[in-house]
Amino acid sequence: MTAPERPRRADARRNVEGIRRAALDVFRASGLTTPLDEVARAAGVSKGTIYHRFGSRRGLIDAIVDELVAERIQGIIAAVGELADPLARFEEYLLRMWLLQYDEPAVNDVLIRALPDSEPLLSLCERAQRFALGLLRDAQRAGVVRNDLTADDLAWLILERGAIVQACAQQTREDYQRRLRFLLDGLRDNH
Amino acid sequence: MTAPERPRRADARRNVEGIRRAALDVFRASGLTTPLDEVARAAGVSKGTIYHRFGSRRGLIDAIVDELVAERIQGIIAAVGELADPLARFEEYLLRMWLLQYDEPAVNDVLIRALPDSEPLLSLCERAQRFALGLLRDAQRAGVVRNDLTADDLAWLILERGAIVQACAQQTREDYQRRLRFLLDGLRDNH
DNA sequence: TAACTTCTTGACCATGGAGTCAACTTACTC
DNA sequence: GAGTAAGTTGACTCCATGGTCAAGAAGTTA
Repeated sequence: MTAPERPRRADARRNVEGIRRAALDVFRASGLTTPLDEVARAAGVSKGTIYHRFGSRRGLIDAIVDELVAERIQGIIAAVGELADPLARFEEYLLRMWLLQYDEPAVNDVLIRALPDSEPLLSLCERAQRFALGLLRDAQRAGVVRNDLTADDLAWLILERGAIVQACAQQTREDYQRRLRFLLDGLRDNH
Repeated sequence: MTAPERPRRADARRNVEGIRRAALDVFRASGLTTPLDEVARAAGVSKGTIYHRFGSRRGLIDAIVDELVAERIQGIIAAVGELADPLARFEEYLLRMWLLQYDEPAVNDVLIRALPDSEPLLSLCERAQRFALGLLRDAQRAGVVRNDLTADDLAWLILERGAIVQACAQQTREDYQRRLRFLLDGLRDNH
């Protein structure tokens, strides 16, 4: 029922794309709470343009969150899907998620609380959560992961890691990863 | 060489004490970053008085940090000192520190980074760290804690927990504690 | 190229917190 | 019960950030 719209002007199209790319860069580097002025500067436009095109900070984030996060998480799900051993699948999933959180701190802004109702992201999180639940169940059936670990625990373990990465950015990737091992070992079933 | 100072006026003494108490309450409840206006309101004075008496937010924090944190940590050291079994000592120390962090979120503001050069606190942290190092070494000698765990790791595990508590305040104490068990189990030596 | 519409700009407003200070109040001293 | 020094106040400045909008710039069309 909507009238056929005239295509956007060339400069508008150019700017939208430029803002998207700038936002990806800036948000990746400094998180989703970076002032929009910085995004504007990086894109070579004024702040007003961002608001005009995307409505709000939130609108901008919604517009790029997919490219920022979704692909990486889908990549993890795919990679883990290739593995056969239940324990390896379970541990590899967690490990890769945790490392993603280290490598792309913006992921944590997304996971922790910023976007309660971003539709595409929400469904992705649900998918990831279902996937994780499957991994957990298989690993527990195989007797390699402790039985008192719940799906909620799993979600928390990932959220927690986000908080850690944000607050303790100084640790090297090596140390970070080595310490993840402690936790993974604690999740195994070794009576 | 300083001239003998006249004692402070009664209202000043009263206010200093009132501000201290109010700051303890407010900071305990809402963390060290709470606006000073709230402390002022709780103390029944104006913000200016706080600045006049304590110089800055930092000065106020320095003035109460001991009562806010030091006693609790000393209590933990003392309590753990009573125990005999190396594993119990090691785990009880961590567990109590972690629970303290849950029960008193202000502790985390202190630990994480707020006060690089608060003298009494610094020495306390060193004392706690030395104490923890002893626990770790004993536990490792007894073969009950994994050998690749370092003193730095220990410090990090505590800092990390601070970040978690701040970011994920919604979890119940029960869940929080249950999840601590996962990590503790991962620190044991079970080849 | 002129008219028209879309788009962009940057100055502007609002919010909230840190910290300051001149004017006012109050406790102490004699 | 003055007089005076010490103490308190709250309105003020400053700064950072989110978000808005009237005026002007620029692409599009005929």
